[in-house]
Amino acid sequence: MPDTPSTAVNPPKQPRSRKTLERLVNAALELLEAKGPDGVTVHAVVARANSSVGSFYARFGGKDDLLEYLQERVWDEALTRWNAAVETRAWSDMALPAIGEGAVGLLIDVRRSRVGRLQKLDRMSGGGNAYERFRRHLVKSLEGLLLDRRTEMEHPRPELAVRLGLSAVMGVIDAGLDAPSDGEGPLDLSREQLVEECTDLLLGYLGGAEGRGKEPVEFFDVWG
Amino acid sequence: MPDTPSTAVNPPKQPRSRKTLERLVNAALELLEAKGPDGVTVHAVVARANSSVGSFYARFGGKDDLLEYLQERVWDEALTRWNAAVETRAWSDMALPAIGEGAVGLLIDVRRSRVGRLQKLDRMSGGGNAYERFRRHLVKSLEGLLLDRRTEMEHPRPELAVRLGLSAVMGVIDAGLDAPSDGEGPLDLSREQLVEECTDLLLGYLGGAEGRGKEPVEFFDVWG
DNA sequence: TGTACATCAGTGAACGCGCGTTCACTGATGTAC
DNA sequence: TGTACATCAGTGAACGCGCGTTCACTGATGTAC
Repeated sequence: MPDTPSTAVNPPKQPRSRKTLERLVNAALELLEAKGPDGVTVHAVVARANSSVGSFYARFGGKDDLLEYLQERVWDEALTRWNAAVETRAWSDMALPAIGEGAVGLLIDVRRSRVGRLQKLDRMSGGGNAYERFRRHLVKSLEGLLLDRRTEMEHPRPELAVRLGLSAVMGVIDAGLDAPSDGEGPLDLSREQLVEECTDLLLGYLGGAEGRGKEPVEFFDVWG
Repeated sequence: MPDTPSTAVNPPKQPRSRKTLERLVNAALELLEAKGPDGVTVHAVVARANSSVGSFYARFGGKDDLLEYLQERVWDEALTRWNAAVETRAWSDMALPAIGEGAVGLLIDVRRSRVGRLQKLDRMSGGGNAYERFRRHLVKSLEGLLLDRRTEMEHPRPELAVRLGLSAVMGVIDAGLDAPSDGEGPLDLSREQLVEECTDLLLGYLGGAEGRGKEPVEFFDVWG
């Protein structure tokens, strides 16, 4: 999928090396998933990709370049899917409560599917902050949608409230998904329950819950 | 301060080696702070402590034991201070809004002072989860206090609401402190503003904000 | 008080292992004439 | 079509560095008589 040129990779000039590059990248991501950041060594990557160290260094100037390239790939993919998911829905037709519920649903889904990989990638390269940047992007793209309905909010500072409210929702989602069934009380919520609680929380804080309907909203699953 | 025996350390038997151990531990924590997890090598630690590798291995069976010992120390200290801070206040005299505000204040302060170190320690030892465990301890100890006022809550499931509400507050605190002045809008809040917004959020969700007074609460600063 | 001995504490050179990286070499693909 | 050549792609042994760890040794402290 990536025709994106990257400074991190020496571009392949034959289909053969193109495939090798693909195998290397996939192997690295699989190792990251299976063994964590420390499991991604050059030797392990080339072994899993049925390649060789020489081939690796024909593509990448060094391990750092691989990391940079992975960051780009994962980041671009997450961003593309997020934007697609956001644009799928007709926000301008919605009132504040529906927008709130939609935003919460998107955050839950993206958290479930994309965030772990970014976090691990960050941990691999020391100064990585892609996870934090991605979170901020999420907030920013939802901010605009919510603020279009600022007149429906009672909070005196809608900009502040939207940002803090979305951060709050993320905190709930993290807690609700990190500890699914930990023997401590009723924390394993269904997606629907989680959506409902988060939406109540958000709208209650923004101050615009009065007109909240009860029909659940359907989602396209764009997260593979 | 620690008379706590630990399986991780070979107990010193003379004051001299006792001091050496202390220097080693402090050096390790300083390096963690200054250079991050990767900066904490055995050689770097003993150099900074004006000690030697031999002395190190006289105390610890290996680097893992140092990590384990650090975890214990940091964890115990954080826990002690947290418990002291919680017990300082007369919760049983407070109504729900005051308890909520107090809880929020405690979370902000502990986050400011103690959480970073735990996070870095986790990152150092691969499977570390002290940070998450600590967060859960915080929630649990505040849960009880808030649930003593469950009759003042309107939320139909107080146990669930308290837990999610506290997680939400933590999300806000994380966001509010991680990106203090990032050129994007009014996110650099004073402690007082942050307390107020978080308290509003929490009480609004629990459903018990009606009786909320306006006198700010004073804190003992037990966080050094 | 002095001497002998045992244990505790400290030192730093040296070792081995895993990792990232290099390099001399072989094979595949494409182009010129 | 065949041959010569250049470039791309791939291989894996070998190297060097940093790290955790070991070990033979010296010095300090405490105890017995």
